[in-house]
Amino acid sequence: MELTIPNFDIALTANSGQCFRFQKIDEIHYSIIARQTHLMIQTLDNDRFLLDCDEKSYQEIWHDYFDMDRDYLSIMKAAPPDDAFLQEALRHTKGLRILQQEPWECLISFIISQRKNIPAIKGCVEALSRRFGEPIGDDLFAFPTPEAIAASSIEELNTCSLGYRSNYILKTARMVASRQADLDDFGRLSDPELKEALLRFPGVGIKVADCVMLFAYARTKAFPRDVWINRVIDKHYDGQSPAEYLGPHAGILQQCMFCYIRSSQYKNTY
DNA sequence: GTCCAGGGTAAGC
DNA sequence: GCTTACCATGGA
Repeated sequence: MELTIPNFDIALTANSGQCFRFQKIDEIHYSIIARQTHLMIQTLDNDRFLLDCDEKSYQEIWHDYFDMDRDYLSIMKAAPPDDAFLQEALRHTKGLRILQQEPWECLISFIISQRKNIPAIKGCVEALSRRFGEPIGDDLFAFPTPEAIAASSIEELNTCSLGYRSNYILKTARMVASRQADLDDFGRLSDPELKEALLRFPGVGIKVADCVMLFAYARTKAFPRDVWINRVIDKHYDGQSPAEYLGPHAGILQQCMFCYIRSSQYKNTY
């Protein structure tokens, strides 16, 4: 089906380090696997795209995944106008969207992310999917269920280059598979309650919890601080986190700054 | 070969 | 409460 997606830079979003199974095929085709489903997107022009799914699948999965109900233009307009670095970041990251990922996959992906770069994280997520996930097409595998990982072992998980994270992932999977923790119920919690609940998983600290809140539960105030954002805070905010003054969409603005400081366009002049 | 990566944990203070 | 050593692995 054909679809207009306003404010969507597909390359920028796919490489923004928020999701790890959004892959470039060629100049106009991108492949996504999410919620046990594969999607191919073809770029038609600036904001028009061709999705190889039907209306039902779009409404059930991809409408929310692409965060279609959010008005990004008004969020950018509401950003503090006198913040020179932020405004520069926003100019260079037009079209960046925050995807609404599945909590379980997002949780495991960001437990993996600690002390790894983005290509390495992608490799681990892909290896996990191939090893434990259900086949969903031609050489395509869904992200494994909590039950599939809970039924595995440290030794099997170690074949996915997870290092010391294998133990965290196995324990977390057992907590979810046993219903000791219900990730769907987490959606009803307030921001502080959700953060506290996420911090109970082994391998989840403040930063990973913030990533899951922002990228899976649409808590746009969550402001993940990784090594790159800490550099931004040191260089441009005098060591003080701007999270509070950036307001209810601080997390979205954070993602723009993250992408900008990592880009070749960043000149370190502000 | 060296440095770094979307950090977390536990021990020590 | 705040430091610090340590944790496995692969990419650059």
